[in-house]
Amino acid sequence: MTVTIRDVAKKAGFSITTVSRALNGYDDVSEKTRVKIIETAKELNYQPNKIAQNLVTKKLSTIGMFVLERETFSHPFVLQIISGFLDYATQKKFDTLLFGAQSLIEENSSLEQMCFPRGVGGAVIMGIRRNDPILTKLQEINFPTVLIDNPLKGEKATFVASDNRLGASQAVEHLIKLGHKNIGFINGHKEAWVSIERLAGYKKTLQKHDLPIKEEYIFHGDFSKDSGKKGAGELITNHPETTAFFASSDLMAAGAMEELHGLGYKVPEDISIIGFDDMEYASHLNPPLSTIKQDKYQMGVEAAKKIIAMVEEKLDEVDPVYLKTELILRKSTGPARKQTKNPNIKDFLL
Amino acid sequence: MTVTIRDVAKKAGFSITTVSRALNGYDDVSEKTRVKIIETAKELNYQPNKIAQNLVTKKLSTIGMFVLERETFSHPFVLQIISGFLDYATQKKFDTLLFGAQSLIEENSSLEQMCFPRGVGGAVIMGIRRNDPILTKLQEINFPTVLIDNPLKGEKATFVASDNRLGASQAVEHLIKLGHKNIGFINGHKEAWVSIERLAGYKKTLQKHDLPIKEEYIFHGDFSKDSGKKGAGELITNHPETTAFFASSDLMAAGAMEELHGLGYKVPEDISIIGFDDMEYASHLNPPLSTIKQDKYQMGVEAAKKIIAMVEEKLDEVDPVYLKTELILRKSTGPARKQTKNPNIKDFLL
DNA sequence: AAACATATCCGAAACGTTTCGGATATGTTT
DNA sequence: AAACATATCCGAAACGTTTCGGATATGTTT
Repeated sequence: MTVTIRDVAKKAGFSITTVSRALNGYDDVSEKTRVKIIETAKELNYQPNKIAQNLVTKKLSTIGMFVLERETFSHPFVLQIISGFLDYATQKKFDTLLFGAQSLIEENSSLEQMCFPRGVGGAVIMGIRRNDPILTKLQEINFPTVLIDNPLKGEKATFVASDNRLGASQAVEHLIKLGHKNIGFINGHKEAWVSIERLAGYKKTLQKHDLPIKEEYIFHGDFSKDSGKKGAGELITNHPETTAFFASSDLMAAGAMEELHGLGYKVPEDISIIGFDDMEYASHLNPPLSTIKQDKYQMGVEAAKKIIAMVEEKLDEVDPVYLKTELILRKSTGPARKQTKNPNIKDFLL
Repeated sequence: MTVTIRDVAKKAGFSITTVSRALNGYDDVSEKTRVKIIETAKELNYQPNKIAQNLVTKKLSTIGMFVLERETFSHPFVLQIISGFLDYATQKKFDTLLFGAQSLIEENSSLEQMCFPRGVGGAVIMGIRRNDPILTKLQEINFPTVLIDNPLKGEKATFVASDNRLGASQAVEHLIKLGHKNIGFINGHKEAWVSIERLAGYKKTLQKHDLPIKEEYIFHGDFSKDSGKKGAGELITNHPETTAFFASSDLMAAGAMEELHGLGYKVPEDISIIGFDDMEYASHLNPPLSTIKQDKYQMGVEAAKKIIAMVEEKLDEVDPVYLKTELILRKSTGPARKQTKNPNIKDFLL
């Protein structure tokens, strides 16, 4: 059915060896026969069978992309990472095989057990949790791996992530410049490494400006909108002196804003809110959300660069990549109000 | 390095033929040797090389997922489709190879030229435009294909989509029940088949209720937020008698709402807005957006079902799939106001 | 002219499987 | 006891490539 190297050999009048060598650019074939072979290959629309090639050469040119947590799939984030990844990988002539959470669970098999039989030479993993047992296994096995948003050190393992400490600093720095002193922090769940990092950035920046770190200003949510609502509600009622919230995701920031509106506070007049991620909807919120942008597309291309370098045995390429974050100013942050306000009282005063 | 069938044959003391037949469940191997072989296979952690298997059996068990338009990648939509697709495909032991827009462009090769050499037996295509030349080619070639949101008929080609006419009907029907008679329609670009379908649903429903179809109430946007703003602005200024807008995407609805707020209109008191898609951010808008939900996850599993059936030569499976849409009621739609309002006048009257 | 070097080509083995067509051993029928 | 049937196993070929180790032809050196 499909045309093989044998067909072009027969048509061109040479051995399959010569056809192979001509097509692969070896120099022990005369120019005349090379052009003849290339011509007839085109004529027959010959496409080398990658499977057969792979079987004999063992050059692995496909990498596996594992999207682990089911909920990760609802995060538009992922798509942009994949987009960046694909662009770089296809340019480098690498294929990418996509695996969902189930693939590992159903066949109760390990990463390598998924990869080896399929000829995939390296893995990119996203949506993994900090305490996932797979992580310790990954360090032991000697398989090229790059994690997204999760630290991993190993002979053939590394990671790419946003510089989450920097991002948190940018957010808090911005609030401090606006005059805020009592800044609440609505963090994500502790299973995420990014939560640890952002917390560190938050604390460091407060210290830098000689502001006290109050554990009671820190709410531990789970990145969901609901936990944003809960966090904002608890913080503002228990600590009415707070004038600004830094949320560890745009989604939690959206929840926080909704809750505060419900309680009668105005954003940013009464309280400022800044998020993290810069999701598309951040600019659709009312008011549009100031936030810290992560360059998701670039995360994808960096991950692709890393994993491809590692598959190609460039072992000096295992340093992790930290991507710069960026402060995006919109309308949800403003100058700190002068004193504690109870919006219910405010209504009567007007 | 990795363990092959030869290793288990040697260890178990049988030929590779017998090992293969034992592992594949043939009945010409005694129970005793079967268990022995299976045991040692487990012991050695033997995983059959799928590449070699594929080479000899020609059973294709990977399918290609093509995400064509670059902008498609910014659409969270896609991720949920992929999620559904992956879940079903891995359950059926199919692999999925992901291709971005570039893959087809860079190598200026056709779909089959991407698929054949990689042993992919079928393709799922999303993000394609109605007039893409690839479509006519797809009808000619005899390769299993399912399109998403784009009609295609062929011996081995079919498609899955939401029932966009139904969705448009549900939206317009809902508005009519609320008493709206002058309903503007902010549609997507004409290159999208869904735009055609939704327009048909819009018109049909108006007719059904003996309401006039006015072409001047129809704005042709491009699914972007900006075109939503533009559409709402033009419609409300040129046709102030309109009391409700149906937008062909949540994003355009968000733009429309923003524009109307800017012009001083209140949603839904002055004007009702209903969207299409039910994106995550729809519920974060202010007011939360009423919309028509598409079941994107299910689109993915239906696409997987179709393509796998086709790859497995079940040729009676080429009927297209239309998925039911669902009316999601939130706060952006309400009863029609009684007469034309100019918000600027209104302010003075209060 | 003989010995050697170089340019150009090719046969066969290999990658790791599956499967066709037997081969052997044992049991069953006559 | 001979002929046959059945259960169980295996050798070799094949899938479509690449590549090792030559082979042949031609040109160059002495």
